[in-house]
Amino acid sequence: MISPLSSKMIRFSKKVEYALMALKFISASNPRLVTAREISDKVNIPYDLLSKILQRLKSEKILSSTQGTHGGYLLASSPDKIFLYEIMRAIDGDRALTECLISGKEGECGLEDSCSIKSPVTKLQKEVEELFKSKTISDFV
Amino acid sequence: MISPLSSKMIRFSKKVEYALMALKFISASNPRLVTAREISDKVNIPYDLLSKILQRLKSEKILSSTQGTHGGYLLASSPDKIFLYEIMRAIDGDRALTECLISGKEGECGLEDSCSIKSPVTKLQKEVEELFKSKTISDFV
DNA sequence: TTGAAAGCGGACTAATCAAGTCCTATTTAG
DNA sequence: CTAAATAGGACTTGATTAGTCCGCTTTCAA
Repeated sequence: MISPLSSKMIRFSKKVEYALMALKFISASNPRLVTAREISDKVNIPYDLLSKILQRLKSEKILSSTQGTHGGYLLASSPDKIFLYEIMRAIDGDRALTECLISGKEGECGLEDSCSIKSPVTKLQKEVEELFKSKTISDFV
Repeated sequence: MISPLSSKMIRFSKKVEYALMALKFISASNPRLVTAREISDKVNIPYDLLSKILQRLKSEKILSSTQGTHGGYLLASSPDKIFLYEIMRAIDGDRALTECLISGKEGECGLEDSCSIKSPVTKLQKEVEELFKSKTISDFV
């Protein structure tokens, strides 16, 4: 929150952090409908930013929402069916250890064929993904 | 290299990418002394940047160097003893999934005790670290 | 039927950081 | 003593993240 000179790589974005905290809160409040305002207050996340995050999670079918006066959010499925990998993907988009491993962006490296580390990094990438696919919201309780 | 609008999180920094390529090159040239210039040319890495990286790897005892006219770099130990984790640490410094998991920066979050996800993220952090500790330069050949 | 409370969402700003550059030592072989 | 190499500080730039602002739509209830 205050954190000035942060560190490096292999980090959750703040958005993902916030998403995890919010999802945990929503999960814990189940089956009550929870508003962005409430989460923002209780968990101490900037309201506008949180709103965007929740909307994103909604549009990616991780949350369901109801609009209007007594609206709010609910988990769209049970906590043990919501995978960290999907959350990260929903919020930060496709990601990989290197640019060239993201599908659709393969041609942009310049090294490509001559790239000496592509194949081993691909393997590592898979392992990292597996790790994130193995975690669900219920692991964060 | 060209890569304009890149993606997100869970990425190697370019520096780490370059380090891996350079280390692989040096490893493959063993026991010949290799210069930064040669690596820069052959592997297509900006010379100045590469120099810094190699110097860093040297100061972290991953490489050994000799200065002067016929100077250059060598692996400081055998490829299977040089761990990815150490390389990343040498170049990007301490890193973790969240700010608050980096030792010495624990107090900067503002949530801290009330933080709802710290303990599960800590566990995940360990798993990621294990993954990076399990890889060595020899895996990148 | 209207106003307040909620979600929806685009556009913008500010701060941070990675990537890359530049410049000047220092070391050493020939 | 000069050229080729490592060593390393300081700086610039551009991209990306984090956060803000503003207006719209939906829904409920007085």
